[in-house]
Amino acid sequence: MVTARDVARESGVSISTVSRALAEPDRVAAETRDRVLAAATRLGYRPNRAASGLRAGRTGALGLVVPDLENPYFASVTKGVQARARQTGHAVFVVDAGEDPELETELVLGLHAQTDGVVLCSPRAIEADLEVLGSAPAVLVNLRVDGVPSVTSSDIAGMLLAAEHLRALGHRRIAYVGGPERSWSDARRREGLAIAQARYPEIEVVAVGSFRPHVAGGRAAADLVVASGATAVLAYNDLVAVGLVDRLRARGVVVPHDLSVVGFDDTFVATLASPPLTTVRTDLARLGATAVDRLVAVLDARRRRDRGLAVSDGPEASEPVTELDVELVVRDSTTVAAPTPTTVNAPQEAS
Amino acid sequence: MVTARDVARESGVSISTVSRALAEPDRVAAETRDRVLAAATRLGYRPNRAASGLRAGRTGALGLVVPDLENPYFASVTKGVQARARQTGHAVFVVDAGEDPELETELVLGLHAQTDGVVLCSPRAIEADLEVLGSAPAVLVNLRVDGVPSVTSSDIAGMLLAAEHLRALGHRRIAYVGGPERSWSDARRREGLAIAQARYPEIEVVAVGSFRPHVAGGRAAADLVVASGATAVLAYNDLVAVGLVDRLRARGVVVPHDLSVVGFDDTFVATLASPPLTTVRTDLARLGATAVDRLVAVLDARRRRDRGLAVSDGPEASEPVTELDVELVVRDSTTVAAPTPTTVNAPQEAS
DNA sequence: GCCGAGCCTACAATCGTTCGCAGTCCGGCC
DNA sequence: GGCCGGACTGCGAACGATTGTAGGCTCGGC
Repeated sequence: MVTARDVARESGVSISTVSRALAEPDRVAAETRDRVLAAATRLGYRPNRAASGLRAGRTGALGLVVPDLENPYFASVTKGVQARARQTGHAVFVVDAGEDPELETELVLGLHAQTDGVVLCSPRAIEADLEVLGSAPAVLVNLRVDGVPSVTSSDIAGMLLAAEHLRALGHRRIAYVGGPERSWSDARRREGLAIAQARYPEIEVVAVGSFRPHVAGGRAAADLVVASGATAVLAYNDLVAVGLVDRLRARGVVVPHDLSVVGFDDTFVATLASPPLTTVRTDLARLGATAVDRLVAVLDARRRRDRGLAVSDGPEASEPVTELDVELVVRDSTTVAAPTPTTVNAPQEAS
Repeated sequence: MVTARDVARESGVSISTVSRALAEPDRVAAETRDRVLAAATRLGYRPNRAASGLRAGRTGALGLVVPDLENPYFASVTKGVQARARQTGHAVFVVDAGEDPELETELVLGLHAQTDGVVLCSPRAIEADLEVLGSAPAVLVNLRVDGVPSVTSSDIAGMLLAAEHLRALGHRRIAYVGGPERSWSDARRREGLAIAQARYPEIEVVAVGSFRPHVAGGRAAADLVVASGATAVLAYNDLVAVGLVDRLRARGVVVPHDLSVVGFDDTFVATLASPPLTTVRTDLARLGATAVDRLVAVLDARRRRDRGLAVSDGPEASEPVTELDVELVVRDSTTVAAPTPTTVNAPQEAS
């Protein structure tokens, strides 16, 4: 392995100068710097991260915990996180907690020991997480815990948009296929529905239960949706919506003619589905990138504070939670309500 | 941060004993060990990875380079890699190279400086990669380069299975929608088709070109497939197949009635599609896990060699490439060829 | 009762980098 | 011409863990 010592010998300077030439270019004479840099590239020198991390007290690595990498939602977030982290000079440890709370806690602890900070995408709001986080740098995605910065999408506004869209199409009885019971996002989405319900007395939202946020969950919910007599259904996310559509088709219910379906998140499966799903879009890569930005801001603030400098009032203090806006994407899975306003019988012909 | 020194003071032993109690439990007296371990857990001690990595010459981290995290194929592989790595005591840096060869090279170099080894999923066979790998530990996935261990799925056998399936259903003219031009997998899949063609003279395989391995690629290929007059089509992967089905439907071609479609990989989109896709299955998580196993074997061998011990003839020497077997999964996107053996006119009615 | 063997544990060097401190050199100014 | 200051570079001490080696203790055998 080629070390700073080799570069130093090659360019006729000391190790310290090599280090400075790379880290603080303007503190070394231009001529010397060029010589060092030339030698470094010639030898293919790469600073040993372990050594610099040890000495400088920072590893240059971030951690990312997600519940399921195969879920397109988290795949996109992960992509955004690692892309942004690369720009800020960090590498990202990615771990899949498999929706196992205990494993997740263990992983977060393990990551804190070998990273500068952690981005945590936890599907549910558990108090145990709070103490896990302790004072170690962390940013939450789609979760809110006092004292910990977080980044979320505007679930409430998103659900409101979706509900208004259905109302405008003439739907009056709308089913909601909920996500996991302890899910923070699900709670927020229900909140959005409650607001819609209050604002538009003419519509009626019926929640048909809590389901796993996967295709299987949507399939399982289909019968209940049909039984609810609704003319439109809002799904917790796109995967659930796809499962719904699939099972509905098998039952002879045609989407959107017999039943309008709205997804959430606008992952790529929304465009794959047939019909393509009307859904609520968030820029997931940006969600991940923003989480990294927040985390890096926290790290910088810490570093400044440790050096005794005054901590300028950055965004980490002024705004604990960053909320990304959403957008309704209308595709083919929603249409006007059937001619008869209260068409309670239409879906039942398939039961 | 709690260090080994703290644990040592707490349990009344020296730092070295703390280190040994954790790393080589049987080299320290049972009573002492328990005392140390108790203190360690009580204080929440986590060895500083940077420090131990620096001293021991290993970082405990692996690197994974994939071309696109949002592609379900690589999402599954990634999941397998990080799960297995966790079992072997490693953390995984995941980077998305975005199908950019130069970036990929840069990333691999960067990873080698901060990991013990790298798992490289590169879509195309480029010679430049070869020298990049140098002598640093690496394992390739779905790629073959002399001197570098690799793990692949049996593309050739898989394509053969798929072709035989279609032949058995009475199809005689079969189109192939190819993947990227420089793709190693694509070359292998074409190889499988060539074998099928040679073995079964009655069938005729027509390649309709090279497409991006995404839904868009499949959509773009649909017209050519129809024009080819084939009664069945093999797609480079499931995403392409989904794109095909989608565009075909828009053109009025009904799958599988008018045209049978076969995917590849059996990612979850295969089950999402309508109709669900007949496809060739590989256990992708196992693919990733196997890659980690191979990499860890290489690392162990190196470590032994560095200590002057004899290198036992492990699998890393005996078998340079590990090939995972595949399986044909028959779903609803394939059916018997239309009654008229050469039904060249059926698809054209839609053009 | 003395000596040797073995088992444990402490000491100390070391990994490669960063960074405070000090030293050197040169130019400018009085 | 001498002194001061600024710019640049080298020295050396950390960072926290691992690990070879040496020393101390205990116990058994003669």
